[in-house]
Amino acid sequence: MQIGRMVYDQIDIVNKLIESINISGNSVTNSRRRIIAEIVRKEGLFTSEELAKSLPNIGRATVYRTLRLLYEQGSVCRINIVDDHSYYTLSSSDHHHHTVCKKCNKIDEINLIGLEKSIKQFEKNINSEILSHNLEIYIICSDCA
Amino acid sequence: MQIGRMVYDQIDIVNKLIESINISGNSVTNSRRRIIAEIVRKEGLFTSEELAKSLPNIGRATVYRTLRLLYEQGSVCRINIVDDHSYYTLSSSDHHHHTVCKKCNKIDEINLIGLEKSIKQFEKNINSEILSHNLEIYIICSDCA
DNA sequence: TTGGGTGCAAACAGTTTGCATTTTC
DNA sequence: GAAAATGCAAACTGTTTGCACCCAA
Repeated sequence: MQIGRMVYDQIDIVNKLIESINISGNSVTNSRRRIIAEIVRKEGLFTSEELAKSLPNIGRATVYRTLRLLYEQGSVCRINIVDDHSYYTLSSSDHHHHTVCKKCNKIDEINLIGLEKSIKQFEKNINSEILSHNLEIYIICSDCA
Repeated sequence: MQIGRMVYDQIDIVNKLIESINISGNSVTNSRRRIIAEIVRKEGLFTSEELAKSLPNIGRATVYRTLRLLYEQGSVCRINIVDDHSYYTLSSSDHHHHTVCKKCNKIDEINLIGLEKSIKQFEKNINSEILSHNLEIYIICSDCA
């Protein structure tokens, strides 16, 4: 069931993000609404550039500023993959890790349950609070092998 | 026991890296020798910029080109940390993971033994060869807490 | 109505490229 | 002597900033 190109639960996410901007004391502007809608529509990893390109009527600076705002609020998270781009995803989506094919650069999302346990264990051993973590596994994918 | 500021086993590493340039069919030049010596002297993570700065008489381009050569040869590896810089280390140094303090950006090397096991297990489950992996844990370090 | 947000253009940082000169093999 | 590497400067890419105008609260 869709409204335009957006399904109901996507609209919920959009509303939640807009609400969080409001709560944090920032203005809910038209540009921000549109940027958020676009992020939700993407449904996965995206780069700042891709986002900016799919919103040609919004200034690049505004896209970058909004992305930073969402990042600082924790609405969006950054993933670092060794190919000179920062990727973003919605924080609301489940936490997961990534495989990156060194040949074709295809990125897949995976879930290493064992890791979460190791990290919890590690947190007990050090005297610092863990905020988040980031794991990429570099592979040659089955298509490229 | 040191020669200049360099100990014997560092000299071995330098020679090994120079040799690998030779073997791969590239020329062993003076600039490359000096860049390699500097990398070995650094003994840990460094950025391209730091490296270039500590070798002011060598052109930036040469530093970047040599770093890329070493990376492509596998002599050096890139570590991605979400702070807008690419970090490098010698591949010969033990594999380890990193904690990054979100406040002061201090980076520490750690070793999550459990993770290595999870990754090995994961490799069995997927149909792809794992080349390497990258883990950063974001924390608030004890100094900043 | 006023302070934050926008959009443009200019600035910036890190990196790469073109090219004449130098070095290695 | 030919091919590869260097160093400079210019180009390029992704991102940020300054500033006049605009709009949400």
